[in-house]
Amino acid sequence: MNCKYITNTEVLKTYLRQYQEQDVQVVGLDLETMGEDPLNPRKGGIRLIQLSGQGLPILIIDYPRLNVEGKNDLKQYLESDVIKVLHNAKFDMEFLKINGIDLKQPIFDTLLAAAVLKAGLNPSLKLDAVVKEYLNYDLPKEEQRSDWSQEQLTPDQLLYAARDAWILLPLREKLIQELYRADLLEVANLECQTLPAIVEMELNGIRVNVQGTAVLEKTVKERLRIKEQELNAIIGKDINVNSSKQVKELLESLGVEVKSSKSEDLSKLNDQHPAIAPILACKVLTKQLQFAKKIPKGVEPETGRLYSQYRQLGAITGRLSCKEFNLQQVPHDSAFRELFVPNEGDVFVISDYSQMQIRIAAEISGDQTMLAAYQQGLDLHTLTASLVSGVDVNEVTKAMRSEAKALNFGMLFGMGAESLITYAWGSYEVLLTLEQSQTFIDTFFKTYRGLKAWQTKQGRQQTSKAYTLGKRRQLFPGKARYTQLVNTPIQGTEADILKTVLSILPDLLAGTSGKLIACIHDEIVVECLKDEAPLVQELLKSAMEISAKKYLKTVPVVADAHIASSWAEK
DNA sequence: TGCACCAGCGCC
DNA sequence: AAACGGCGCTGATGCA
Repeated sequence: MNCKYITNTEVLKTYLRQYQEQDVQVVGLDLETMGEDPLNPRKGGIRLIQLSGQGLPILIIDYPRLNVEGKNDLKQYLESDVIKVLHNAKFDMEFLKINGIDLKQPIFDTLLAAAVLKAGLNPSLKLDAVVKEYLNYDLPKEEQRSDWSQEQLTPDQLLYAARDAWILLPLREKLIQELYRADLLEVANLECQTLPAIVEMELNGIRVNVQGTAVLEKTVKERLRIKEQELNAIIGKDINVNSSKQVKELLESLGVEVKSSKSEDLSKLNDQHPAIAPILACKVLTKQLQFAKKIPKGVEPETGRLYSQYRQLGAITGRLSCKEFNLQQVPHDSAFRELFVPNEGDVFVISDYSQMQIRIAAEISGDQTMLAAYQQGLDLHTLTASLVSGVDVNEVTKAMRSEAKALNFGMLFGMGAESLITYAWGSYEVLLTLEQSQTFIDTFFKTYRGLKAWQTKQGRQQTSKAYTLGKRRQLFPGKARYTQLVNTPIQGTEADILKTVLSILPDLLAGTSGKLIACIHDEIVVECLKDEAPLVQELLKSAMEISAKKYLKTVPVVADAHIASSWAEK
């Protein structure tokens, strides 16, 4: 390994010229970061930038020592159309972006490539593990957590830094071969093109009304105190409603047979004892209190914003997952959502798909009834309600539509009669008998025969893998469950579509004040200047509809975009 | 005391 | 023949 440790702009220029002149325009890129929190791009800084190129010395650039000109030369090079190869590019892109370097496509992320290949198997995606798997090479990692802020870096540190960049080019070669063999190049490409959007969302964060959270916490606490007293008055003692053990023991001592301490089970026993209602209320309130306390905790005082981390292949299906702070599980209740607000003078543009998973199911299965319904612009929940109850579409009541909604989603998940009862009650407060549930299911599949045929076919396959319409492959360790085989292609196609939107959105918004704020599976939140809201609304809506049309050829797609002064507004 | 697990529940 | 999809977070529980 031929390495150059570079601390000076003139030397950098010389080598950078070699890089710019190389025949194959591919560069391995890696960063070492430092500071009080070297893993947080808003708190840490860049210490080293390492570059590797075919047949060229590896450059280990001591970034803080470059002068403005050197930093600018580096920026020019990294923003050029050379293929940048990184492992976990999101991390490096965020540090670079904060330092004024906006990494552009083409980007090849070896972590995402490995994740696409192994989707569902959940292997370690750390660089050393991926290198071991695909190149059978042991990459030492001892220096990873060493102190990168000290004046003099040790030879071991420099060697470590160089090696991480050096390995990226052979690793990319190998991964491309594997992706090609598995017909996953397109999916890997989509993942890499989604990166800038993820970087934007993580760096932008979302503004929180912190005073509002304090008020909410106080009111929830007070309500909880009252309900706890009420419960105490009935049972003569304090219990912890979060302890399933205590709840079960208490109710049994009061002569109530309980299946579990779950709210959905307890609520069915409401008439059996007066303690049950306050227990349920306390459960709801403790959960609310949990959120009210949690939301302000992560808000960074310097910016008043809450930052999340997205995992781009967080789910086997290809969906994003979100953590620390998990925006994807904020209660839908406006008391919570109204705490998330745009800056002064800005608004949110919020857009989501209408019934996306059912539309995808229609497309994938080719079910004639579903297709015809969507082509006529019908609402499928209403149609299902009408078909299972035998009344006209115009006669469908709200309650009937709720039943049908549970039925539609339940059937996408591959549920049986028993589970549908639980699901309908837990999610839609629809109480079904076993007989009703079974009748609903029978009628459902008599109506949607094409969907049934597709599900049966999916369930019969023995290979333990599934594919989305975007050709994303989902592997299951061992034998796949029926429910996974019928659901993952649908959920995964939804992810393909959303990622397609994310891959084009940063460029579409580039000429506007629009900033990508959040993505919640079938919903995208953008913040922009009030004046530009109608433009951004149109951009977002059309980006979503165009992207979906790439996958859904026979089903029309609708994205509903609206302008809002908080996340709560519909 | 710390850790691993799980029950339960928020979202789509 | 039947089949309970995908996440992350909290607090309780049980064990070392």
